[in-house]
Amino acid sequence: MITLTEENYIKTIYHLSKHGKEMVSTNALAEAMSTKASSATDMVKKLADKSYVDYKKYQGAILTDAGNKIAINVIRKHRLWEVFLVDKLCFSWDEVHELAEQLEHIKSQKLIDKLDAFLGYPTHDPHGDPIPDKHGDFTLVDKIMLAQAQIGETYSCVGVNDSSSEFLQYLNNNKIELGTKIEVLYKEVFDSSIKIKVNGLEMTVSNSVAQNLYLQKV
Amino acid sequence: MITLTEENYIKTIYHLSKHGKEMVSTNALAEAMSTKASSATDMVKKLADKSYVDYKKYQGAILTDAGNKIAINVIRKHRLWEVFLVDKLCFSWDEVHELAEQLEHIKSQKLIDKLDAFLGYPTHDPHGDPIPDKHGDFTLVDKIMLAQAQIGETYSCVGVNDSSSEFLQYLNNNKIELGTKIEVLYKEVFDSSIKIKVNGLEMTVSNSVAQNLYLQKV
DNA sequence: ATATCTATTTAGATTAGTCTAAAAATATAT
DNA sequence: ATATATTTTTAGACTAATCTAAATAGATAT
Repeated sequence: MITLTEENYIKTIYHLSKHGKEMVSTNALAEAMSTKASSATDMVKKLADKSYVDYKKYQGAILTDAGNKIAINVIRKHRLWEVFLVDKLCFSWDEVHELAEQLEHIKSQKLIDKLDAFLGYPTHDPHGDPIPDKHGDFTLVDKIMLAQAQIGETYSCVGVNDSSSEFLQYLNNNKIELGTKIEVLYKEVFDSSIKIKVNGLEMTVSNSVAQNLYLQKV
Repeated sequence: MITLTEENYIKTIYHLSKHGKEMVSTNALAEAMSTKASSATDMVKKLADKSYVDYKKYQGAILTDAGNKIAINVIRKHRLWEVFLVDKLCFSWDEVHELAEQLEHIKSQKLIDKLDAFLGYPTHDPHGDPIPDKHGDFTLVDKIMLAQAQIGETYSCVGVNDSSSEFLQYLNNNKIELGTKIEVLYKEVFDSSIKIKVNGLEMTVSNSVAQNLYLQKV
């Protein structure tokens, strides 16, 4: 049996390793889990004992196929619950992450499959992230960060990197949501801020914003 | 902060004390929690420290107002999730108890109020039990057990005592659900079994069944 | 009223997850 | 290449919830 804490560590290793392909250091893991490196080391050893990660002392950990499967299933649950909260219970996209962190640990394959059907088999969550299907398959959108966008081009907003409520509320305040069209007007060399046109209005966004907003060419 | 385990003990004390009005012995509590008496003693002491129960050594424990409020809120969440699972996700009434045991611990007042609204403010769960409103208020139906029913009278099924999937599946197999009309024909003195007429068909139910089916006069 | 039985509590140990502080390995700098 | 700094691991301790086994309180029976 897998514990809630183990599940959270596995999910975090998955995210830190860029979809399970890179080694994750215990320090990075501890940082992401808001805990101490010694705790992360202990947990990584435990996960290695259970064959969810491959772990080499001083080198870091990487998910095994079994660990990857668990991570993807937790992510599937997280994102389906987010769709439920937004589409059915009328939460706004900046409120659902913390709630989904709780709901993602409910154990029942049948529940999640029925929820999937009830929601109409959605392919993306409210932040534009893809939802793995019941076999764990999903396609990553071919997206770029606003910071990498070309001047003069027009893009469509397809996702966010940071899904903190602070960032999402910033986007709300500026009427930017998934599907919003963004024209890139000018990049300031000094502070890497970017002037864009959104909904017919010109505005300037900081580099932090530009690093966290994903776009796709239209 | 209240832990998941504490919440479960409080809920069980509530049920064992008949809506919070009787002392509960540590042995009864341990039995209901599938644990040992020593564990129940430890937990009851801890709950007393936190002022969720009043506890006298060798006498048992009873919920305080604060404990009662927590119990009722957990029950509200449990029953609302059961309605969601049956009404929206098409689970049958015998499948939802274990799932609701998990979902009832999700912490968010806003979530449960929005779920309540989404479900249309239901007053009863799929087993006929009343759902406390957001102030904790609910009315107990004036119900009797089939075992106490009068011969010759016709009743309507309004609830179950045992909501195990075994018992609910027995009812499914015999086409008995909430609202089903039941005419009481004869009580056997020898084994306390009861002959009833349901959906035009006569059948005999054991005393165990008669002790777990709640009826109301029509 | 005393012995016996049962219910309850206490004492001490165990596990999961965490922590601090110290030790060891690796990386960096001169 | 050696010293220094950083990262990672180890050792030992702590808390929550549990257990077993022993001790104690209360109930029951003669």
